[in-house]
Parts: sequence; structure tokens; C-alpha cells
Amino acid sequence: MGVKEDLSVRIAGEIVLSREPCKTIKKWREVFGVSQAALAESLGVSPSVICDYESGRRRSPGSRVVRRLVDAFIRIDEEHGSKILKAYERMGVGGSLSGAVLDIMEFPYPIKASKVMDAIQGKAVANGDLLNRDIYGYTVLDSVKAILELPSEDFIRIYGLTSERALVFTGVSLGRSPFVAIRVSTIKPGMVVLHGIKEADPLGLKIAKRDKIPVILSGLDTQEELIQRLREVTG
Amino acid sequence: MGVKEDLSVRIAGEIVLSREPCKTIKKWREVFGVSQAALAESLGVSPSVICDYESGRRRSPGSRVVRRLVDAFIRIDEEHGSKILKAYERMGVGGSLSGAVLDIMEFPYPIKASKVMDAIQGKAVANGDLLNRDIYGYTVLDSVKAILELPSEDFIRIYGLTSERALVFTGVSLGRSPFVAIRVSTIKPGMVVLHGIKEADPLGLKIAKRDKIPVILSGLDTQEELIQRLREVTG
DNA sequence: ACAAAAATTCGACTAATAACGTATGACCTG
DNA sequence: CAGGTCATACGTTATTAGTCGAATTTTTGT
Repeated sequence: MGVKEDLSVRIAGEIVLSREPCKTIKKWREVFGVSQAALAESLGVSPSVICDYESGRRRSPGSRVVRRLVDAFIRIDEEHGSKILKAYERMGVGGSLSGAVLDIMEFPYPIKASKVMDAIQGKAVANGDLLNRDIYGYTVLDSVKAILELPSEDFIRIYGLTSERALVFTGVSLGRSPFVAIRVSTIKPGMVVLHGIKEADPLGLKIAKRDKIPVILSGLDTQEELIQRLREVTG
Repeated sequence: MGVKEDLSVRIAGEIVLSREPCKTIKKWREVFGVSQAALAESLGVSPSVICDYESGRRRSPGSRVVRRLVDAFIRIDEEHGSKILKAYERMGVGGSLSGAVLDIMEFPYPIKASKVMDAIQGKAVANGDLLNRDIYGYTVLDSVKAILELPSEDFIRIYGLTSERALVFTGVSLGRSPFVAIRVSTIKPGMVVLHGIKEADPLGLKIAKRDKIPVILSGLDTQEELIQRLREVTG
């Protein structure tokens, strides 16, 4: 079984097994950087069909549809030089995570963003009204290393599971770059946590508001404590 | 992501992506060693529902159904001591195949059993009328080593992809044990090739007829030639 | 701020599937 | 050969996925 088949199986399995296939479909479309219209054309259907799937109007897509969807993703990626496939290949089977990724976890059940905030003694500095959304996991990143080391397409490592997750940045000095990175990326986290500063950069917050991403400042002292608290959030 | 989730994704992805989800569903049910009735009960539906899926009467099961199916497989396995999960774990990511497995391949498209037969200069000695069925891959096994070395649950390695495949036994002396092994196993190959004998054991053939498995005797001289021809069958 | 593109929502229709119970047949066991 | 298990086949009905095109909202680019 080649890398292509492996990735296909992963995507298909993930779509089917996820609580909300619609969101997972959307996530992968965004990972592949295709618009609904382009995807629809590649499938030979009208754009609204894609919208229907992603909005959850059609909640349980048949396996035939999922298969065509996955095939289309791979096909489109090939037409674009197989960037995603190569990125996936690069991360290898159980490949070691870059040093930039300090911790990563999927929750066994959805957890409210507000609960994550409380767990790390955080306070909301943007979009506090969106904190009742569900979060399905988190990724803790070393800000500096992430910027220096992470190859451009390695967001698959970070968003590989669900995009409805918390992105936690440690060692933050200003609090702008994380948001610039998010802004550029096609795929958005469900919430962002900054650790290491007392107040966030205004421009960063502006971006967050624009993208409707809640931003939390963690009040914990050390990075170790932060990770420890996050690990216990499901308890 | 734990082993359990990994296996779940694999199964789900494989079902969805396969040309005939029905057969893949059946394969996995057999791997987990559950009867249709037991599976149906675990799902809270009537047994005919399972049959309908496996027979292909419902060709494109919705993702909700696939998810419930996979969950049921895992659940049932847990009730039985997680045997399958452990076996899967044991084979590891890209784990090395046992020395008993000489070659293994998935065809990019279905190939008629008769074509496989011709490629290896074989002649049918049982169920020759079933040779127009589709074959999706093959596994070449060293008969002696397979019997001596293969742990009982490692059929996942062999049947891991599609069960609609050719099982090729080399170094056969009598031609009985392979069929005994197949008989005992809950999961059946699409065809069996024996290499190394001039005529097959009558009892072995009887079993094959019972299970409707075509049996081919390969006329090629060496094992190397056999593998070479098989590799070229897709050409 | 404005126009263009993309994404989403909606209503209505068709085709397909989910689900059920029962009947049938093959096979093993006593 | 009778009884049990397992798998399959059939007929039916309620439900839903799937489709389309038009209208609407959101996002993007200039």
C-alpha cells in the first residue's frame, strides 16, 4: 500500500468516523486548498451539493460520495504537484513530530472552549462570547520553533485530526506572529491560547476577531504546568 | 491517536474506499469472528440488515452506518479480550512481514481469476467454473513456514487488505494443510494456488469445493518464476 | 467602499437506502 | 433425519440521501 492509498484511507476513515462528517469534509477541503466550486466541478456536481455536505444538511454521506470526494482531493492535489501528499509522506508513518510541537492530544469527547480556558487559568481577550463552542483536541506549539522550523505544509501535523481544536502557543513575546500564521493558512483553529505574555498585540487580536477565533491568555507560570493542566482537562 | 482509533480509521476508510464496500464489510466481520446475527444484535437491528449490506443490496452505506459498524466491531473485540486489536498492534506500523510471507500485492484494478491462472501457467483442479470472479491481490506463502511460524491471529497480515485475493502456497508437499488452515479460518480467499505438486490431495479439494474456492496447480518450475509472473500479471 | 467571487441557504423533486419480518437453503451435530 | 445455526433472498414501507437551480449572505480583491 502506497502513501497515496494510505492517506486516502486516513481521510475517508476520518470523515466517516467523525462525530460530524460535515466538518471533517470541510477541513480536508481546506487542507487541500480548494474552493467548493472547484471541488464541485471536479466531481461534476453543482457547488451547492458541496455546501450541503459541509453544512451538515446531508449528515450521513454515502460511502460512494465519500470515496468520490477523497478521490477528488487526491486528484486535485496531483494537479497541483502533489504538495499535500508529499507533506504527508514527509511526516512518515508515526513520524517524529517536529521539535516545535510540544504536545498534541485528541479529546475522547467534545469539550467546551470555556472549560479549556478555566483549566489553564486563562482569561479571554477576544471573542469571549464564542467560548461555548466545542473543542476536540489541542496542539501545543513553541512559537519560535514553529516559525523557524515548521515547513510550510506541515500544518497537516497540527491540524491532522480535527480543526476544531485549540492551538496553544508558548514562549510568545508579542502575540502577533501566531495570528499572522493563522491568517495566511486556509484552515482555522477553534480557539487560540497564548502563553508567556500579559497582554496581546492589538493587531493580532484584530485578526482573531475577524476570523471569529476566541483568544485566551494563560495565567500559568510555566510551560510545563500549562501542558500538565491541558492533559488533565478531560478528567 | 491510539491503536484503537488507528484501526478504526483503517477499517472505516477501507470499507468506504473499496470498490465493493459490501465485501469489505463482510471481510472485517469475519476477521472479528462474529456471525451476522451477533453483529446485528450488537447493533440492535435485524440480521437481514447485515446480510443486505454484505450482499451488496445496499451498495453505498451511509457514514453513520459505517461508523456504527466499526464501533460494533471494536466493541465486540473488546468483549472478547481485544484479540484483534492486539494482533493489529503487534504487526505495528509497517511491521516486517513474517518470513512465511514471500510476496504480497494489491492489484490497482480487479483481475479475473482465470487471468491469474493463465499468468502462472496453471490448471484448475477444483471449481474451474468460478474462475471468472474478480481478484484484487495476492499473497504468496511458504507452506511450511506458514504452518510453523505464523501466529494464529496474523491472518490480518495476509488478509489485511481485501479477502478477494489469491492465496498462493509454495513448497506444497501434499496439498492438504493449506485447505485445513483455510477451513479453520473464518475468512476465505477468492482463489488458491498450489505450487510444487503435480496433483492435489483429494480431501483438500473436497474442502475447496465445499467453500467454493477455485484451486489452481501452477505448472511453473521454480518459486522465483512464480513470483515473477505474478508481479507481471497486472501489466 | 464597491464589485466580483465564493460560500451558503432554501425549496422541491427523484432515487436510493434503512429497516423489518418471514421464508429458504446450506451445513454441522447429535 | 431432526434440530440448530448461519447466511441469504424477497417484498414492503418509511426515511433520507442526493440532486438541481435560484436566491441570499459572506468573503475577497481592488
